[in-house]
Amino acid sequence: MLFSKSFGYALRGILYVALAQSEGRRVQVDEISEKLGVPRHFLGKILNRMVKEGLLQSVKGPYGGFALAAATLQTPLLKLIELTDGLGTFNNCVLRLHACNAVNPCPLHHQVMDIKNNLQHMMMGTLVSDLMIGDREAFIRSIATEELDGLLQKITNHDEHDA
Amino acid sequence: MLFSKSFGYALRGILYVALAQSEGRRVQVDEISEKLGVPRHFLGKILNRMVKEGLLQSVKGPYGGFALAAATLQTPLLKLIELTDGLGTFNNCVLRLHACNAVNPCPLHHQVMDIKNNLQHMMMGTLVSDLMIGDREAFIRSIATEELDGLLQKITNHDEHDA
DNA sequence: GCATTAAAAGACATTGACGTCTTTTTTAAA
DNA sequence: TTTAAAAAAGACGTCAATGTCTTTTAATGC
Ligand code: FES
Ligand code: FES
Repeated sequence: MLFSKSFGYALRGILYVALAQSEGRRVQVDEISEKLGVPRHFLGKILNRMVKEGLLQSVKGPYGGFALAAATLQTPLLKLIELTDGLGTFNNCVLRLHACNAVNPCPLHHQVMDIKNNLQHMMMGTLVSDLMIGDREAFIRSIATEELDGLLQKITNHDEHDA
Repeated sequence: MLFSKSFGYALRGILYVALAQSEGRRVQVDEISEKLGVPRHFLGKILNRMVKEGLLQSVKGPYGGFALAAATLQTPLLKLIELTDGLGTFNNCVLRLHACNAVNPCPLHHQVMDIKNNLQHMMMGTLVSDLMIGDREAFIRSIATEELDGLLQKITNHDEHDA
């Protein structure tokens, strides 16, 4: 597993907020967790962290919820990784022996170096906005939990049948 | 973290056994764990697993210990990953949404696909024997825990001073 | 057989990732 | 000012990865 579940939740949450923003509205954790199939309170804490780090805005009280911050869409995914998983994947030796370095390389260093660098550069170069593609429905489905996704499809088919 | 600690222990353990083998001797878990700075019993269980899977041989009793099996040196690292971490890293979506596939891709799929494939192919193509390079001392140091490594250096320097 | 050695097995402990529930704080509307 | 809504905070729970300890099994030499 390249990234933690928390990273996945953070990214999907932010993308959902961005989608709602594009429709001109704020969203609550309840809606996000329900639509994406992600644990309510756990997601809350993660979004929380994002607010503290300036990647999201939040408003308490009625008509409150989460909204994008100024920098959100231009944020590289590496920043998200840093906030959720830390940078150990990129900075440490894959065998966890020490800080990764070519001077005192582990037996796997030369084999993984390029791959690790590619991953890091990709994550540096990819912005949140780069991931917002496709139409609304397809996009939501692409960030929803599989079972939920299947469920939504079934419901949709059922509705079509009824209609 | 690309791989688990268990994978690291497995690989380093096997490499140490291979090194001892090249000197014509068997090794006990005690020696391996001590020389590499790895937890004794935890390593034992992992080597155990390797024996069951045919990647190592073991002999109980006096003069016993671990030795290479016929296939050990020709084993691809992917096999080791499979035994320790499983293949989820390669087969599953990085966002853990479902099995990774291009038909129903997550927002990150296109960005990570090549990297995941590169990693998998490298692990398939790299054999245990490919990692056995350099002279004995340097090799041992390259698979030993950092602190232990530093400690050994200090002792060595101290000895030289004494001599 | 008996003592010794070392792996194998298994019970138990620790830690961090992940998840749930409750209480507190802040905000807006009536 | 009261009420309700929603985030924030924090206590608590669960589970898998990691690690320790003890007991059992098997092999060897005498
Ligand atoms: S030193 Fe191990 S990956 Fe670079
Ligand atoms: S579908 Fe997510 S990585 Fe391929």
